[in-house]
Amino acid sequence: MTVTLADVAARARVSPATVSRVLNGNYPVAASTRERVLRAVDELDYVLNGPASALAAATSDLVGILVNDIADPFFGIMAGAAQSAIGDTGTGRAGGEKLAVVCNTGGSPERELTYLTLLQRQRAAAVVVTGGALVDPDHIAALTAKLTKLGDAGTRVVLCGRPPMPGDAVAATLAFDNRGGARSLTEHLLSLGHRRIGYVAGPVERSTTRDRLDGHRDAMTAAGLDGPGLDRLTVYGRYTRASGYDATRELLAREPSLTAVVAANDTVALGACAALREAGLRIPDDVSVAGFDDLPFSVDAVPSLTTVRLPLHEAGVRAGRLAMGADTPPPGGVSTIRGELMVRASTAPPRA
Amino acid sequence: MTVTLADVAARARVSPATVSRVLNGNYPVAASTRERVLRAVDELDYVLNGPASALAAATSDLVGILVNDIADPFFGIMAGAAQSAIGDTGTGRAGGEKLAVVCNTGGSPERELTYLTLLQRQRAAAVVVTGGALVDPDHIAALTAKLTKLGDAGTRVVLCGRPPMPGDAVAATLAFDNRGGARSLTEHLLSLGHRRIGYVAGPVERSTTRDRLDGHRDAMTAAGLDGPGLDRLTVYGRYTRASGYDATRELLAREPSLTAVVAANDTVALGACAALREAGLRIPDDVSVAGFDDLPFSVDAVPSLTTVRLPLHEAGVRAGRLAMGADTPPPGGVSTIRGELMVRASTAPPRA
DNA sequence: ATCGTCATAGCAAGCGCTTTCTATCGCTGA
DNA sequence: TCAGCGATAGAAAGCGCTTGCTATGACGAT
Repeated sequence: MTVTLADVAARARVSPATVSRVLNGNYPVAASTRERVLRAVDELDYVLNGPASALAAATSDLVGILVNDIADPFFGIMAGAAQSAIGDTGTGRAGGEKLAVVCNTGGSPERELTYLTLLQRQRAAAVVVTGGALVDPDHIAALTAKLTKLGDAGTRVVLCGRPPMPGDAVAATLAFDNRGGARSLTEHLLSLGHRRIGYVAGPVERSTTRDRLDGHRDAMTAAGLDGPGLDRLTVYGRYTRASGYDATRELLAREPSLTAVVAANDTVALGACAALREAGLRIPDDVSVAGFDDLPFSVDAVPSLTTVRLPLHEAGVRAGRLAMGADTPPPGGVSTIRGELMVRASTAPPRA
Repeated sequence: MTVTLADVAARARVSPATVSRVLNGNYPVAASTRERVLRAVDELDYVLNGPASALAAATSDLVGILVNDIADPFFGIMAGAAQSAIGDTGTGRAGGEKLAVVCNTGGSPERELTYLTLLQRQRAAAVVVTGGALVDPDHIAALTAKLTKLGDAGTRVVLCGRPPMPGDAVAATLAFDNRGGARSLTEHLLSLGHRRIGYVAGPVERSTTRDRLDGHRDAMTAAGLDGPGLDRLTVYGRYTRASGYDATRELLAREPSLTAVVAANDTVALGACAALREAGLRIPDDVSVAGFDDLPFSVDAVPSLTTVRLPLHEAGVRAGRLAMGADTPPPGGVSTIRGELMVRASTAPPRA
């Protein structure tokens, strides 16, 4: 049999109510009593029954963090940062800790909704949703409805690295300026003199893909390079190395004379590098390559990757603090986080 | 106000008990009644109160997965695999889903214990613990005690990628054969003709570090290369790229004529490559480099990394199924998973 | 016709905790 | 001296769900 509050109370010769109050520290308890109770807790090795507590108090200490792919450092870094921010915010008092957990949706909209329901079921204290949103209106509607319900039930909802949602269900949104970052990246390439620039995009249905591609096209258009050629030099894929490899081969087939490849993210860029190298092209001498995100491995790539640095760690921490209610939401509820262009060795002027 | 079981019961004109039974599907209910109930659930958009359910049933649908570092693909891959294995095992029936969540300990023993307590508090159905164990006997004792308590409380405990623990608290253990893998890696280098082999180890206090180092030394000793030189060519660090970089510089300073570097894992190997390259040494022409784990990026490194492939995904899936009770534990409760030597471009015979 | 049996459904007692309201005690101020 | 008050502690009523036990019919068997 497990130890209950009542057991502790009996041993400390106080009422269960008093034990509860000592544990929660939200009611005056005489120092001597408190000590007696804490000793009993210790001696009996008592562990609070979370479900019972959550039921009675109508709140829980669970905080969910939703990510698309836990094996991808992009999400891992944000989730880890958020999780430690949430842990650190704990008061240190016994029972004050939150259980920050990350849930892996695998990029599936259904699983996203399922996890949200599961968290709703647990009456989670807060939910941090990361990952590029889907463009699909149905899913947006379903997600909005779900988040609204969560919000109504008292769960604090924070969006991190994802565009704002319609309605006011969400406590705060931390959005990345994907479009702006992509634009400056392509501008960098243009300023080096590149004109035939291939673009390896992510999955069509994700807002991140669209935003980054839009930024790229903004720059191209501004340089007078719009037109049908733009579509021909864009290949969609997934956010994986393999996809980057395949797409780059396709790009090469379509336009053997391209001088630069912009990838949807760093992982994809790695695949692009592999494909180019395999085709006998040197980077950056023959073809320049650029990524996005500035994941840890990018600086170690050979050659080191030119990319746009997204402050993933900082964003995660902010999201975590927002979820805890430790920070006040930005005005308007939305904060746009800019990326920083990191010019490294994978980009250079095209060959004369 | 949120919708309760009673509300659903009222709308379906049945008793709360019947609604509960329909939802849990563990008691005969007439088809017509069931349908009426399900319709009411749908119409009212009812979501089960998890804590209440867990309290009454004395079980919860939470499954925790502990990892050292969520931003490290090594753990991300295992955790993701375990999580989806757990999700897929769900019956599909409403209410049958488990909430598989991953908790990031950051490698801290205290946080490990804290998370375990938090999960114990939630009366988690199962816990999967990954990550190299600490060598520290105190921590082992504390951890064993905690896991025993969890096991006693009905939580299924599974160890994944970590050595077995004393006692029988643990339902199943999936251990990696780090020692054997490391031995074959070093044997590979020896067979190429290398004799002055540097070793960049992980943190001293981790069993993984020790096991891999032991394997390396097994091979060295077998080749008659033991002795004090072995210590001089070993540098401890952390499992990070930066640590690999620093350690390799140190190694180079100690022994400029070394012909090969074995790293504690792939990430460290990347740092080692950077340091070697910076020192003007070419890989593998001047110095060979080898890693461990075979993380996804290793095949893309330039040159592609010779390493020992650990079936992280498979291990995660097995751990997840074991945690769900979907698989029977291996005989003796312990299964040792071998690594596979992947010989790639970063190793070659030393220069004559 | 009578009774056991099977299939369903309801009753009601908790599960272990939180929290409101009430009780007690030792003081202070008139 | 005594009402009044602040500081503590306890009693008890749930929180929303599960489940053992009981109740009710409908049937087939005797």
